[in-house]
Amino acid sequence: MASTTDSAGIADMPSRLEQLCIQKGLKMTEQRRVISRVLSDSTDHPDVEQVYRRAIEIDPHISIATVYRTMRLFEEANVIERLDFGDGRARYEENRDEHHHHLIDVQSGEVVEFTNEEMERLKERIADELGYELIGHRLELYGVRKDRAKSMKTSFKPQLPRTE
Amino acid sequence: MASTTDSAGIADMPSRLEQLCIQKGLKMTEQRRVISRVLSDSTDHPDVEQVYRRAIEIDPHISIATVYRTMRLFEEANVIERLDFGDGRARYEENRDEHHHHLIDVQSGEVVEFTNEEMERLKERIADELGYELIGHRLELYGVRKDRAKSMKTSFKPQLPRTE
DNA sequence: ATATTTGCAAAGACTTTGCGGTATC
DNA sequence: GATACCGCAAAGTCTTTGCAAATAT
Repeated sequence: MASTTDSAGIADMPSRLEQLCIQKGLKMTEQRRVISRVLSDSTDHPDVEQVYRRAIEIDPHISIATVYRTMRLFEEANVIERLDFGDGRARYEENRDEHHHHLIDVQSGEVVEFTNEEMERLKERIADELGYELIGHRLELYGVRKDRAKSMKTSFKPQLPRTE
Repeated sequence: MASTTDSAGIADMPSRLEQLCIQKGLKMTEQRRVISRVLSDSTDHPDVEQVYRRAIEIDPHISIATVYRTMRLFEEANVIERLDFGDGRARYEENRDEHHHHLIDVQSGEVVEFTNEEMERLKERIADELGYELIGHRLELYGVRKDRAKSMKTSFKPQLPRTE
């Protein structure tokens, strides 16, 4: 009943993200607290609209402009990461800086995270061989589950179904 | 003077892209011919605005709406590829389907193309191990030239200078 | 107490689209 | 000559921003 993951009684305990923000010296408004909580509680990769909708469920006193401003602030403070899955809008995830990539299921929109050390080394090596120091990268794989893959391999265009 | 790459005397010779379009049965208007030529002649990765500006230099009778429509058409016909370097707009390149990736110099905006077989195999293997059939992918590296790299490695945000 | 932040609504960047006229096959 | 295309301008989507009121440290 009183476990540490009980979400009912601890609504006022700071989320991991809020703690990070405090550490970084960000001024913590109610809106930022709520948005921090939403992001810390999310296991998916919500866009701004989704963060907004989840936030106003907790506290309706939040405008979408504030969500946009907060996402940018958090991103610049390096506590969240902005993702781009090829559809028009930005997606976000809490920065757990354990460096992973995404495989997007183009049929369901589901996102599978993965890490791969070989990939990390390879990227560094490629950049190095080209005479560059690697300071960033973006990698996404798009796939279909093997069990239901027929012959979609012809000229794929990343395009996700709209969810939620 | 009369070499095969002389661009003065062969203004009416179909560009590689135009030939491709004809092969695919696309109706070839003057606008599409001009845009094909612009894309075939480009060695960089222009956005729509740039394609538009280059096109109206050849023939002012082209609207930017047509450029947008044509880029989409060409992309769907798989004769060009749409790229996304993380700034807001789409970039394009002629589809030479020799499968390459891009390393973007974040200081100059310059784009270096590279291919890497090991990377190709690794991506397939990762997808496979996750139970997916790979049908698409996006990979970009962002870097600074080693000679002028100081200590930019802290929390990089892809952001290109506006060129042209 | 003061500098920041917020909400609102307007504007900005990029892209798409409806419609009447035009050109291609 | 029918169908598809084009130019224009309006609208759509995602995101940013100016300003006055509200809030955090």
